[in-house]
Amino acid sequence: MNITITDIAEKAKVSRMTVSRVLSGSGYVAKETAEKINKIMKELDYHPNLIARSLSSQKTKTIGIIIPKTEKLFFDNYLTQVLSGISDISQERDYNIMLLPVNRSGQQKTSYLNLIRSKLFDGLIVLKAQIDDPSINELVDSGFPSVIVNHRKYSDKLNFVDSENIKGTESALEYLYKKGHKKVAFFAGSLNETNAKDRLQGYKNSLQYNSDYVFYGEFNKGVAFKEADKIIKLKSKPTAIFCSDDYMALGVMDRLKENKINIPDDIAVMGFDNIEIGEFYRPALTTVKQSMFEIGKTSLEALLDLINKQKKSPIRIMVKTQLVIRDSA
Amino acid sequence: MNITITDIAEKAKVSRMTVSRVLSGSGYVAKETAEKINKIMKELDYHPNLIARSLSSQKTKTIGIIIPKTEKLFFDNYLTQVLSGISDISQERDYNIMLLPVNRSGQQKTSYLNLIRSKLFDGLIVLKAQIDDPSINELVDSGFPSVIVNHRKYSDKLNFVDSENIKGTESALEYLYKKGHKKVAFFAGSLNETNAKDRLQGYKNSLQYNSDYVFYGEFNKGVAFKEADKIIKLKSKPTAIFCSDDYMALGVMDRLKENKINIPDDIAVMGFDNIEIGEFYRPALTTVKQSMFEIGKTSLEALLDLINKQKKSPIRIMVKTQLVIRDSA
DNA sequence: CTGAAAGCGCTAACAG
DNA sequence: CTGTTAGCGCTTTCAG
Repeated sequence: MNITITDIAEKAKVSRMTVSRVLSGSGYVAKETAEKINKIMKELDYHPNLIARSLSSQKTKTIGIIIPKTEKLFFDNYLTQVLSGISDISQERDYNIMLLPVNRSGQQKTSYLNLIRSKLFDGLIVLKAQIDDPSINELVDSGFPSVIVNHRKYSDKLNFVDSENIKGTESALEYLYKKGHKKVAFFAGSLNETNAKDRLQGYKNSLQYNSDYVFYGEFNKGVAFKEADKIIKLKSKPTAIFCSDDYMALGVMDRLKENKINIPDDIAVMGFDNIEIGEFYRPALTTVKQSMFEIGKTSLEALLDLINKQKKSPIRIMVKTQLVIRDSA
Repeated sequence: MNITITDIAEKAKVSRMTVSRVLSGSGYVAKETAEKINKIMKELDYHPNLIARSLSSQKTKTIGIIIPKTEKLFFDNYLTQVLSGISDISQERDYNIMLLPVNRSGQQKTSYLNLIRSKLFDGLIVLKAQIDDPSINELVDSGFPSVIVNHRKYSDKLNFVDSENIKGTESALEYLYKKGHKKVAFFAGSLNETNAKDRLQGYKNSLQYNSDYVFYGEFNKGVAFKEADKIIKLKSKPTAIFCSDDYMALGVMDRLKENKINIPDDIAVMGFDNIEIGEFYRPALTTVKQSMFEIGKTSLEALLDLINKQKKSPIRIMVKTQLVIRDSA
């Protein structure tokens, strides 16, 4: 059998409550008693049963991270960086994190209520949320502590951390403009995410905006690779292509290279995100950096503030972006 | 208040036990009763409290993954790939995973006993374990279900999944030999990991083995970058450098390039692992691929077999490696 | 096929 | 400063 608080209490000839108090470090315990109890705990090599503690205290010190269910989860550099930030703070603040891959495709209503009711988590962070996902409203309405990452929506209680996608995109197009690119095609990402929409908005705000030059894709290299043809085959070719994320830019560049189109001389290419391989790809990718690592940190910090009632909903944080100029544009 | 099993039982006019039975799907329940209960659960939007369940059943359906505590956790492509494999299987088999960054440096004895006793996990997987880490013996002796990844040790009960590091390295050196490289420097990784030792053994087994050509580093790009000088400044220069992992190879190549040394013509460079950016780096990295994704999958599968008593300790699995020839050698 | 009793190990709230 | 009482929500075991 495992050693429990009762064993310690018996051996120390005190009540279990007293043991519990030294465990939590709160409440008054005589110094001598505490020392005796601590000694016995060490002797018996006691370690508390956290499940029991959670059941009783209604706190688990663990945060659930909701992510889309995909194979090869960690091959996504965006996720990976946000998670690194989250993990840094969780270590610092002594929380555990649990990844929760959730199937958001099929039309089976996903609901986060089961996660909330499971009592496994003190709070939830949602990554890669989709616009108008009803389960998000449900989550927000439940009042359960939660933060939505890279998702911008000004509802009453929704807490979010997002990048300045509009401004970031605008600055990219301005940069291209100054470089002499007046005809810039815009390759949109998955428009069921607010950041894809915002980036498109950034393009619409730019001097180069031309509705004929808007193409629709997904945040996905393979899809971009295929769809790139539509841009390449344009009669009036653009001199630059702005891609809504770096993976798309990579796909587009692969396709351009296959077609012996020189980057950036024939067509310049820009991305958004600043994923790791952008630096190593040839030509090295010019892009708009969003600090995914910072976003991860910020989102968990905000969530913990919420949980510990140091702040109230709605928390709304916008994180700056930054131009990273390399060789592709 | 939250809806509990008691609410359901009352409304259905049965005992809580009957509700519990339909919840678990085991034991006999009359079809009608079950239907009634199911209906009421839906009506009330009932979701079980998993903490309570775990306390009672002594099972949590979650696996702890022990990893070294570092900043920017997920920037390590090796970890990332192994974790992807683990996560794939966890989704398939309906288990949760929890990452447990553990500080293994300082001389404070780390112990996994607290993790075991916390009752939070049904099993543990250890990544990046160190040779002769006493806490590993403790873990193994405890009899708690566990699997150690990329760690080869034939003790009575230790379960491991490892790559064929010796053979892999041998084949790399054989390849270099055939390419005409008779003078090959070997750059060793962190020798407190069994796989670093094994790779060194592979070099020792090779035709090119020369103790003057062995250099010691860590599995770390920055360290390799600095240490590379020692190799570069050698009077009798090698024609190739075998690095014990890809990050080291990247560091070495950066340094060589700084010194205007042509890769592979002046000095060829090989790595081990096949991390993602190796393909995009210029010159593209020639390396020994270990299937980290597969290793992740295999290790969780083995652990679940252990937990569900489908297999017994010791489980010992060696995974094949494969030469990936690109441009750097 | 269903129920009663007991308990998993801990903490909150109150009393002293 | 310490103890008592009660209970978190579920499952196991045994009985019927």
